[in-house]
Amino acid sequence: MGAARKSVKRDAILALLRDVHCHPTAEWVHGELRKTYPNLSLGTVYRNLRLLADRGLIRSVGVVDGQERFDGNLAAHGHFICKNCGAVLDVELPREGLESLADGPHGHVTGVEIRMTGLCRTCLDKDIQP
Amino acid sequence: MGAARKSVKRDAILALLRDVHCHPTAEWVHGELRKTYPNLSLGTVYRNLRLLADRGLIRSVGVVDGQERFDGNLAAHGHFICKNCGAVLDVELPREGLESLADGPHGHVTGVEIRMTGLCRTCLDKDIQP
DNA sequence: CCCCTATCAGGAATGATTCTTATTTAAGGA
DNA sequence: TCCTTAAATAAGAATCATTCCTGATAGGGG
Repeated sequence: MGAARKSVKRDAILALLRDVHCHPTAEWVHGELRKTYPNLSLGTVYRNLRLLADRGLIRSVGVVDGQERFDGNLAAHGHFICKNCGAVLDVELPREGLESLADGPHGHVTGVEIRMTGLCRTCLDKDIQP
Repeated sequence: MGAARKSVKRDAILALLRDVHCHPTAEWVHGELRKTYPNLSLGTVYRNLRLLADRGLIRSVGVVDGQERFDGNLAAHGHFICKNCGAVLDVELPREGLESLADGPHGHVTGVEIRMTGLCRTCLDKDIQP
């Protein structure tokens, strides 16, 4: 028993997450992979995104505008989230201080997520800052 | 026109968030304040939590187990979220390095949120680490 | 070749959040 | 104090991302 079986769909989802530079939603992944697998169901995408995230092969960026965003890039980095358009951008993090966050007195830390919110450059150019 | 009107319910919600040490959901706030205001509606809680967060009087910790968590403590601190029981704990942050995160090349940063995930001490004592 | 189990599609169900509507209430001026 | 107006509210309906359920299919070990 034990480990999961090989799964074409799951491998495709993981490969897509790794290839892509953005931070997709389940629905986006579904729409994208439907081009290759026309009968891919949305439920399968949700199930596998959850499964991959639980295994640590991808990670969740959190919920933005009501939809969960995922990231196939496991390297240490933070995220900038635009409050106006919902864009998610990668942010380089200084090496310093990161290790100091990695373990606390509260329990066993497995992940550190740093997210910044604000207005992205594109929205700054269009809108008056709300 | 102009600024918002005084609101007994909203003031109560803000006061509760400030008094409490935990990181409540809308539903918890509703249940708690219903003891004082039996006809407080859940919609009112949602609307005012959103409004208070938009004004920066409280802040959102993000969605944990499908429900948004709020925080009345505006002082700079991070959060530790237990993957097992969903507990949210405050985490002291080192002053160093925080300012270096405060502004990036991606736009105008208004907030920095640092969240750590893992297993809290209570769950570590009970469960084998999954 | 036969089970056992994982995967999958399709569709129904769930549940947090938001929206709508009618009603109430606060605040400022007459 | 009374009136006017717009914000605030309650109640319940509506939305919509996510999960759950069911039946079907297929892979791998024995």
